[in-house]
Amino acid sequence: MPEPIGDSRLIEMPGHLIRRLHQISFALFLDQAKAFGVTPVQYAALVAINSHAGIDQTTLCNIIAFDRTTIGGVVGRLQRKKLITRVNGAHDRRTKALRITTAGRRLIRDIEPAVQATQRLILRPLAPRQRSAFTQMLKHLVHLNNAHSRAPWRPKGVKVSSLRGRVKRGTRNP
Amino acid sequence: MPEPIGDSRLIEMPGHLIRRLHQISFALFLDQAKAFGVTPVQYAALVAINSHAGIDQTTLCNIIAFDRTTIGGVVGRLQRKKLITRVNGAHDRRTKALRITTAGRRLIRDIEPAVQATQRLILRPLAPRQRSAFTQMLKHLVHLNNAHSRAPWRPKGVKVSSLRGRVKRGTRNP
DNA sequence: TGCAATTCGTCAGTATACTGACGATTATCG
DNA sequence: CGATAATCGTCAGTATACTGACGAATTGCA
Repeated sequence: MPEPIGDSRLIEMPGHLIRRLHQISFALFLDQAKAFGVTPVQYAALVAINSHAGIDQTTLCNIIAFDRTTIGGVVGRLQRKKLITRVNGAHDRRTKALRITTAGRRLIRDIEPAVQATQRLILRPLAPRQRSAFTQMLKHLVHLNNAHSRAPWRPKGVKVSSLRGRVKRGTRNP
Repeated sequence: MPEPIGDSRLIEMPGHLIRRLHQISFALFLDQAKAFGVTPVQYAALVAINSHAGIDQTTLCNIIAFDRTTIGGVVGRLQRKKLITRVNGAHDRRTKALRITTAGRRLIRDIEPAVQATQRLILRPLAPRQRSAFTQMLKHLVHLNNAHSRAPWRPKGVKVSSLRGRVKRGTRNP
């Protein structure tokens, strides 16, 4: 019979530490970028929209690994702040075409130092040589575990149907 | 004038990668533990309550670095599933005393293989020697950045008033 | 070409996380 | 002891994330 788990072992588990680091990273971004009134998620969406004029919401999700049902609220808030426009797609009338505005481009330019400072603050506790090693391992973990979230990164043109049945996920609490 | 940021640089930022790894880690837990109907957060709370019989909600938050306004819902759901009991505190009538039930203890025991499997799956893309290095760096980052979230870990007995003014945080979107 | 399969955006429902605030209660100190 | 400060749990409001499902539109195939 194994020893029942105690909280000292719990708080050293990768899953628990990742949850906490996510909270810290999010809070550091809000703090550094508080003058701009956007969240890390909104910033990521804005950058991707800037790089792909006229992109639709689902393709945007595939680029930055968002969930399809979450993105609606995110781009809605960006639209409310007049950082992007959202119009019905010309070719495919199911889609919405997203475009950055002048104010959005200005925000991306002006917020850049705060974004860079946030990344530095996240990694600051590590020795300089460990920082890039850690980031490389993060990339590796995210890339190789890609399929294990509802919002996997997908290269352009990959259809959902071709991925079906590859990954099974559990359900939420009933 | 610096080059405006593109999405290729964005998706290599530690903050973005940490968000994705958090989502992956959460999804892996739900998948591995789907037979038990608890989330990683509920599991962490249950383990801490098991280790500290009669603990109050705020102390629980300090141990597992939860937010005080979030824990109410978490323990409410644990109570609804009959995994813990929640009664008014005997000494301090402001508090609620949390205790694990027999069903809760059984769940902690039975879910253990799934929890261990989740941790292995998270780190599986790394070479064996890199796994402990990554976990050590996670611990370092979380420990040293502790004060930068609303829910910092606090050793027993440290009062909020003694921390006041140490960290300033930004506000949410208006 | 016409119909079935697929995809897009969205909805209701649930869970986590945080801001700012509040009443109730307890601790502290003059 | 009594006034003030601090703490506990909670509330309303907002944001992110996911499940399962849906109508509208498009695609693919017989």
